[in-house]
Amino acid sequence: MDVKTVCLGMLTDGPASGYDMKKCFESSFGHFFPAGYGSIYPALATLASNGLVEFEEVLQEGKPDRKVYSITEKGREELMRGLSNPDPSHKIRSEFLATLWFAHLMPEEQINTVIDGKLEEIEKFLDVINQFPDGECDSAPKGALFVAGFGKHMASEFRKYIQNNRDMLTDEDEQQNVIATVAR
Amino acid sequence: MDVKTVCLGMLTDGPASGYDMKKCFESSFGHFFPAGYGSIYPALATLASNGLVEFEEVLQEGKPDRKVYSITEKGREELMRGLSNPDPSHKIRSEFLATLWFAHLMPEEQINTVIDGKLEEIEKFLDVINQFPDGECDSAPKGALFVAGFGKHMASEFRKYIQNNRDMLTDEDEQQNVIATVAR
DNA sequence: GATACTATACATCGCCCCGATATATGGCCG
DNA sequence: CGGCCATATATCGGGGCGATGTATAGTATC
Repeated sequence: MDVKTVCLGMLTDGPASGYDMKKCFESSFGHFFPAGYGSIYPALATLASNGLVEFEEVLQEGKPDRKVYSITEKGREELMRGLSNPDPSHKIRSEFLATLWFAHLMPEEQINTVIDGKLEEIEKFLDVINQFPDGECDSAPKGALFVAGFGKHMASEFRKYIQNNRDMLTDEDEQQNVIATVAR
Repeated sequence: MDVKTVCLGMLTDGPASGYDMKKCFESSFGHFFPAGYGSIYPALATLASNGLVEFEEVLQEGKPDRKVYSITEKGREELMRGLSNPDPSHKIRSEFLATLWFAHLMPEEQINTVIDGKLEEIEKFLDVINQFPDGECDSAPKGALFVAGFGKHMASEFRKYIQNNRDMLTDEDEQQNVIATVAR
C-alpha cells in the first residue's frame, strides 16, 4: 500500500486530474496519509505506464489543460491486491514528541511555545473535521465516516492529554532538575 | 528535526554505538520516531564528517569491534538549533486507515482480519509500554515520562475507538451497499 | 495602470528515509 | 553439525516529499 494504491482507490469514485487528487489528499486524506505533487504526479505517471490508469487530455479556455485519469480493469485488480494486505501499517513520525523527549535540555519558555502552538493546530484541525462530511472528493462511504470519526476522536484525546499533563514538563520539576544536575 | 538531531539528543546521555542507538530507537523512540540501520549509520557518518560527533573504535574479543560515538560541543549547539523549531511536526502515515477508507470495496471478512490484527498489535504495544520506564537508554527524564504517557493514552484510545465503531464498517450496511450498487 | 497575490494545472530535482540484504564472529540448543 | 540468535557495521535501490519552476488569468491593492 503506497501512494499509487491510494490514487487508484480515489479513481474508483470517478475520473480525476492530479490537481483534483491533490485537493482530495488535502481535504480528506491529509491527516492520515498526506501526499503532495511530488508524490502524486510521479505516481500517476508510473500507474499510466503500467496500464493501471488511462488519461485523456482535456483542453480548457483560460485555464491550463488537464490530464483526466480513469482507472482501468487491470488497475482495479491491482487495487484489490493493495487492499488485501492483512497487516497494514499505522506509523507516527513526530518531531513534536521527539522535541519534548528532550524537554530537560530546553528552556521552559520554548517548551510552552511548542505546546501552545500544537494546541492551536489541533483546534484548527478539529474545527475543520467537525464539519465533515463536506469535502471535495467524498460521497462519504462508510469507510470515510469511520476514518473521519477516528481523526476527531484521536485529535481531541491528543488535546486532552496535553492539557492534563503539560505541567509534567515545566512545573517545579525545573528546580529538581537543577539540583540533580548539580548533585552529579 | 531529523534522525541526525535525535541521534545527537541520545548522545547527551552518554557515548553509544550505532547498534546501541538502534536498540534505543526500538525500545523508546520506536512508537513516535522509528529509525533503522539504514537511517542511523548514514546519519552518524554525516554527523561525524561535520564534526558534530566524534568516535572511538573499540576492539572487542569474541564480538565485532564497536564505534563508540560522543557528542561534541559543536554537536550540542546543533542539537539546540534542532530543538528550537517552534512548530515541530506530528505526522501520521496509516495504511491501516487508508485501507479502511475503501472498506466498501472489500469483503467483510477481510475487514475483520485487518481490524483484529491491529487490535492484537495494540494490545502487545500496551503490554510493553505499561512496564515503562525500563528501557535500555532511559534515565527517564521528565520528557520521556510525558512521551511514554502519551503513547499509553493514545494507544488505549485507539483501541477504544475501534472497538466502539468497528460495526460501522460491516453491519447490515453491507446490504445497503449492495442495493446502492445495483441501483446505479 | 502597475504590482502583487491567488487559483488552476503540470512537472521535476535533490535530499532524506528505510526495508532488505550482505558480511563476520561466536555462543547456545537440540 | 546445522540452525538460530546476538553482536556489530554498512550499503543499495526505491519511495516519498518539500521546494521550486512554468504558464495563464482573474482579482485585489496601491
